[in-house]
Amino acid sequence: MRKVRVRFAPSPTGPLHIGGVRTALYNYFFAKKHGGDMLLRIEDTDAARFVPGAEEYIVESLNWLGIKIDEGVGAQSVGTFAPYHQSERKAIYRKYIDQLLAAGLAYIAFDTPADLEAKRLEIANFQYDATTRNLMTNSLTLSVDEVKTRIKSAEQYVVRIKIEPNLEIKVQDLIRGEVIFNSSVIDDKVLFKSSDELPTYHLANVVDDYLMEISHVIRGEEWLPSAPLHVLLYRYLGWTEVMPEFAHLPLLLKPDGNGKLSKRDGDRLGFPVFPLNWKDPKTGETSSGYREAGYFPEAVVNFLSLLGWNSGTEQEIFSMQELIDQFSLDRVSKSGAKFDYEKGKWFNHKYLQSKDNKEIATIFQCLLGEKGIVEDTAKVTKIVSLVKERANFVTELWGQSSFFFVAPKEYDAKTVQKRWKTETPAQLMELIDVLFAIDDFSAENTENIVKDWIEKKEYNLGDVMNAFRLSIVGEPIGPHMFDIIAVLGKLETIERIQRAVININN
RNA sequence: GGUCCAUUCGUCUAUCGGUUAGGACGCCAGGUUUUCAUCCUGGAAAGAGGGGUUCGACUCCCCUAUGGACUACCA
Repeated sequence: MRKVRVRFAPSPTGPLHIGGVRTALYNYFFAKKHGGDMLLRIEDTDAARFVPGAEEYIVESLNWLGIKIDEGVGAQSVGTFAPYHQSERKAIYRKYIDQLLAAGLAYIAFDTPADLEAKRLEIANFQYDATTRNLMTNSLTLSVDEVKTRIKSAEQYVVRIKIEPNLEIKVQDLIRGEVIFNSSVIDDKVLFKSSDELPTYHLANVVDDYLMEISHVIRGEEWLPSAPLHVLLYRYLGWTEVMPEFAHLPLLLKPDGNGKLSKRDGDRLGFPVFPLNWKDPKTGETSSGYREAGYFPEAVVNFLSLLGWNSGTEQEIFSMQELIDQFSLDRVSKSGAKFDYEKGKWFNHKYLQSKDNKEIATIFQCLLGEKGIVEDTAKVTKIVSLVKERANFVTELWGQSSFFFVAPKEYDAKTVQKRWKTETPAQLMELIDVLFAIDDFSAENTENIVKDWIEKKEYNLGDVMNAFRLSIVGEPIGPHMFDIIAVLGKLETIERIQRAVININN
């Protein structure tokens, strides 16, 4: 088997879509599993759709996710097949266009967009192919001299592939098996346009994959219909022997209804469809990303990996290395996968629980800083350890722990009604005395003493504790009470109880 | 319209001719608990339809239906 070399070849037309992320991931797993290379090539053959910043966004996204590029754009060392931007490879493509032209496997066409539009109106289901090309304005219908003069007078033209009709073209797909197409259904695709001296995707990707010695083309299912064209191109160029193997991945579908997951679905349903936040430089429109939404890259990687692939075991949580070790194209499913955001949250929850408290505390400190709260790492770490199990995201930690940092300003009305009884103030005043007398304010010690007191006085445990919680937290939420007051300290605890007794009237 | 791809619980999926069709998310119930969560236990929940092939089909074949992708001088 030849050296595995795969490429991720996005177009810099905007932020990297989450479906693209999964494609990149599968390419990466496959490459690393087989000790191969992962290349990043930028397919910028359409200047009109170029969006500034998109390329940087793509590189940063892959970086964030932990996908390491071995070669090409964003790689440590550039690589031997540079350049990796298609816009910088004009001369290379021109050479192969000329080869195709000389061999009579492609031809020059002068039809303007308006001409084509007219033809489509004139002929139902018009397709530029063997049955119609002799009706058009091209080097097959014009004399050699006429073609020459037109080119000389700077008339715009395109080069089209001359598809031989009625051939059976077999595409071997690693996921779907053999897929057979009849060449007659393929149109004479534009390979090159004189207007910008650039090829279109079809020619460029074949030429580059060949020159860059790509062994496997792993891409989305939307490319399956054009795969026979690519196979034909390899044949026309004489590269059949080294043609890469193909694998067409199932699509990522929208959670409700059907169809490809799109940017709009994210906006509509309230979840990100991009790895990172993005602001469109032209429209100023912003899109949210997983990173900023509080996701760990490992969780996103894990979640996405299982949308269309499974290990065959009942394992759900996978590290990047496990994914690489266990990945196999023949365990990729054939049908599209609906995007289940709820499960995505669960993955993040799992990763949050398994993370080191101190590491989470560091991230949480940044969020606290934005609120003007500065606390030392040890204390924040302790708080994180107490509340993280009830959160899916670091960003949810504040909602679970704000009372550690800020005393309650008001008390949840429903809880007051339910838990604040006539005897409560007196009991809490007693509690203050009990707590005041304690020197060792550790959770274990305060719990023993307070519970002994409740028992001795024959108070109702629930009554006292719930009122206690209301005084300290202001709401019926939070971890073990004695853990909370151990963090708050004696003084703050007593002050909060006093304040509650003064302020709560029921 | 044409071509191609697909079709197991609501969702992601296991099953590669013989299983009580398994797991996970979500949902529901119960338990733990001073609250809310977490957690634990349990539950409901699936082979699109019709023909074949076979002793036996979720699994193989065909048809139908449904869904999707593609059908640009975009990728």
